[in-house]
Formats: sequence, structure tokens, C-alpha cells
Amino acid sequence: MDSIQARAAPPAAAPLVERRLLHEEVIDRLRDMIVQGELAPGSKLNERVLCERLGISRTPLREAIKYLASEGLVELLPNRGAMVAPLESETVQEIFAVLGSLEALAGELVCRNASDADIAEIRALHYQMVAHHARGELAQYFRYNQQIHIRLVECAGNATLAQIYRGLNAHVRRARYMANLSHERWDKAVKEHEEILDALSARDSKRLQSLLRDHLANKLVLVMEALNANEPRTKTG
Amino acid sequence: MDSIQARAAPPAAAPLVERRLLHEEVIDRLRDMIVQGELAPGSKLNERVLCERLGISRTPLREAIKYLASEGLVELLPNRGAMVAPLESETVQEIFAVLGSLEALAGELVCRNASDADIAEIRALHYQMVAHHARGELAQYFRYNQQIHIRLVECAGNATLAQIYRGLNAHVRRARYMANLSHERWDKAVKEHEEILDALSARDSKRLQSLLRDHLANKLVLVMEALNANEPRTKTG
DNA sequence: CAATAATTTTTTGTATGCAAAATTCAGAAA
DNA sequence: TTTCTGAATTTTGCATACAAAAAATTATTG
Repeated sequence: MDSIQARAAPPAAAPLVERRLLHEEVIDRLRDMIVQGELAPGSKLNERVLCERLGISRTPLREAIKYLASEGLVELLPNRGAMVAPLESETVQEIFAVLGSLEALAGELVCRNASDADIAEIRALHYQMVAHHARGELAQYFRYNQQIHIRLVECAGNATLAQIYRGLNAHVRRARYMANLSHERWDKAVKEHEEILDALSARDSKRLQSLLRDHLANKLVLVMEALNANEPRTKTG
Repeated sequence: MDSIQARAAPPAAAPLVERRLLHEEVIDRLRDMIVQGELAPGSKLNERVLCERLGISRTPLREAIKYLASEGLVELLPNRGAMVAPLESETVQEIFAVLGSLEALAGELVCRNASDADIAEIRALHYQMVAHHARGELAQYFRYNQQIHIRLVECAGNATLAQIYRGLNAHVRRARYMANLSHERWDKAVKEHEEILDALSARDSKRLQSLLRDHLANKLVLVMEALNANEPRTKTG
């Protein structure tokens, strides 16, 4: 029983870091399970099963589910519980349209507001990513790739923007679009990142916006391919 | 005891409209109370008090609070419950920056995707609004004003965009920025709406975007004034 | 055998109970 | 008075209990 548990240990001392609340722990844990694909899009969330898996009671689980429903990762089915939000190609296209707007805004703001240290940090992430690309380590590459985009938006200095961006990004990430990435396209994506980093370093807002837009368009193609590969069935199925 | 109650009436027949779930009812009810200012920004949400007021138990209330926390209208305080999200001028400015991007996108999409019926509906709302302006009915004017903006974004045909827009809009609306609207500014706002309607009718995307941006900028000024009027105290207080 | 009806089982929605944490408040010390 | 201190009270977080709804299973009929 090495699962999450409430009030297990006696108070050793004043906890330096606030003890995390169970339902918050569960929010993060569930979100991870959904984004990582452990809980597949469209699959039903059985409370009993999840409670056993997480070692908690239904109350914090249900609270976490409500939170994620508002985030859009979960859909509530009245009297029938909840399911992982399906990954419809239509919704994905909608999300990309919004992401485009948000990245454009982020591109403008980050050039104006990011500190040199911020940009240095993004550069460091970039070189990590390039190294993983050179070694053909796709999963690690993907991880740093994500981090770069997230960090770029965060460094724009608009927390509201960053939060919305992260939420939409999580939704799309479930498509596992990196799985079938050709060498050619991979190389191209890295090249695009080089240019993005250049524009950011020069704080060339217009160029950065344009590069981000093109990069996102290419990513959309990837995502749609992944989607069509996994669920080519129409609604008649 | 005419409050919301669970499973009160015996099944008269198959309910034509799905019986709403208690926690969903509470989500809407709480959101209204927050946006209407019945629950002030920064005020603590006492579960006992709210349960009594709504005539429900703590479980659905807490679930609703979690939902609204993800929406951003409520902030969770570990081991101390929750409070209505404060209305910081910094956050408001962030939100307006994002709203600007979203309205720009909406302006583009609505010109491309809205049906003539959609535009006719917005025009009808516009004339209702104008009538209330002529009669000096501020509250009603405000209501239609809101509806026009919401409907415009909805008619862009991107549900994700519309949902995010509504959420951010709700947050800002709490500022009650219409309260101290001068006659001069009111007239100007209506003029701006006339132009917006014109551009929409002509499906002139660029002009519409430009008009929406200016209109939003003016609104930001109003909101900031309302904010400074109500909480001019600095963080030292 | 298929199709429907009746029954059992499971699952969900809500209320309630209990313990930990936070808050309040009375009284003592400075 | 103001400022601690510590018990009483309130409030929160989580678990559990119970009833309604849905799903699965069995029984029944054509």
C-alpha cells in the first residue's frame, strides 16, 4: 500500500513545504494519466477503479474530476459519470486556431518582456533538445520541445495567457503526434526551432510571430495525421 | 424552503428535459452570484453558509467550487477553503491582452463563417441595445452589449474560442465598470457598435478587427477606472 | 432462437460523520 | 492597554453511508 494517503505520518515538524491536499494531488495525477494516454480519449472514468488505483476515497476523486472537466480534459455525463474528453479532429483544429492567436500574442510579449536570463534559459532548453535530436531520442526530444514552447509563453509575462495555453496544449498533446515523425520532418522542425531561437534572441517580434505561426501549422499537419491514423472511422462506425 | 432540492418530486413521467444534476445547478448558481457581485471579489466562501443559502449539502457545493476554481472565478486556499478570485488590476490587464487576441481571431472567423441569419440575430440585439441606450436604461443596455459580444464570438464557429472568451469575460465583468459611464462615453460606445455592425454586415474582416481592438481598448480604460475607484488602496494597506 | 420483460448488480449522486487544521476568544503576563 | 498563550469553537478535508439511476444478467414469451 504505497499509495497516496491522507494524514499518514505524525507531524515530524512544521512542514517546510505546505502539505499538498489530496484532491490537488489527484488533479495532477489524473491530468498526467490523461495526457500520457494512460487513460485514453473517450474512455469512461470508473470511480471505483480509479479510487482503488489511487488509494483514495471517492470524494477527492470526484472533486478532481470536476476540476478537470472545467479544464476540458474530461467530459461529464449526467447520471453516467465522466469520460476522458474525446479527441475530435474538429476540436483539435479549433484549438490550433486559438493556439495560433495565443502564440502570436506570446511572441510579441516575450520579445518585449522576457529578461536576458529568461532567453538564456530557453536557449539552454533548446540545446538540450538539439542534443536529443542528434541522438535520435524522440521521447526526450519531445519533452524539451514542449518545455520550450511552454517556457516561451510563460516568459511573455502574462500568467492568464500561459494558463490557457498550457490547458489547450495538454488537450492536443494526447494525440501522440510525435510517434510517426519522419527523419526529414524532424530535421525540419529542429531547423524551425533554431530560427525561433534566433528571432527571440534578437527580440525580433514580427519575425518570431511569423516563425511560430508556420511552426504551428506544420505541427497541425502532424497532429491531424496522427489522428486520422488512429481513428479513421467516421461517425457511421 | 423553495430552494433547489434533490429528487423532490416523484416521477410524473419521462422528463422531457434531462433532470439537471445538483452540482451543475450549483455551478451556474455560484457563477452567477460571483459575476453579479453578490459574492464580492476576495470574499471567503463559507461552506456552511452557502449550503444553507442554496439548500444543499457540502458535497455538490465543494464539487462546484472545484469546477469554478479551474475556471478562474474562485481561488482555492489549502486547508482554508476557497475565496472568490480577487480582481487585481494586473490580472485584468492580462485578461484584456488575451481578449484582444481572441476578439481579433473571432473577427476574422465570424466574417468568414457566420451565416446571414447569425448576422441578422446580432443586428437584432444591436437595435435592442440602441433602444435601451435611447431610453437611458443602463442595466438593460449593458446586458445586450454583453450578449452582442458573446454572440459575435460564438458565431465565429469555434466552440473552444467561445468558451475561453466567455470565461475571461465573466472574470472581468465583475468590475461593474458600467456603473460610472458618462453620457459622452456611452454615446461613443454605441457609435463604435454601429461601426462594428457595419463591418460585420459587410464581412470586412480587417476593419472589424480594428474596430473591435479600439472598442476593447476603450473598455479597458473604463474597467481600470472602476477598479481604481473601488480599491485605490495599495498593497501596503 | 430472438426479443422483451423482470431482476439483480453495479455505478453514480448526495448527505452525513469524523478527525485535522484553522480560527476565535478568554485570561494571564508584560 | 497590548501582547502572548492555550483551550473552546468553527471550518475544512476526507471517508463512508444510503438512495436513485444505469447497466448487466437472467427469465420469459413469442
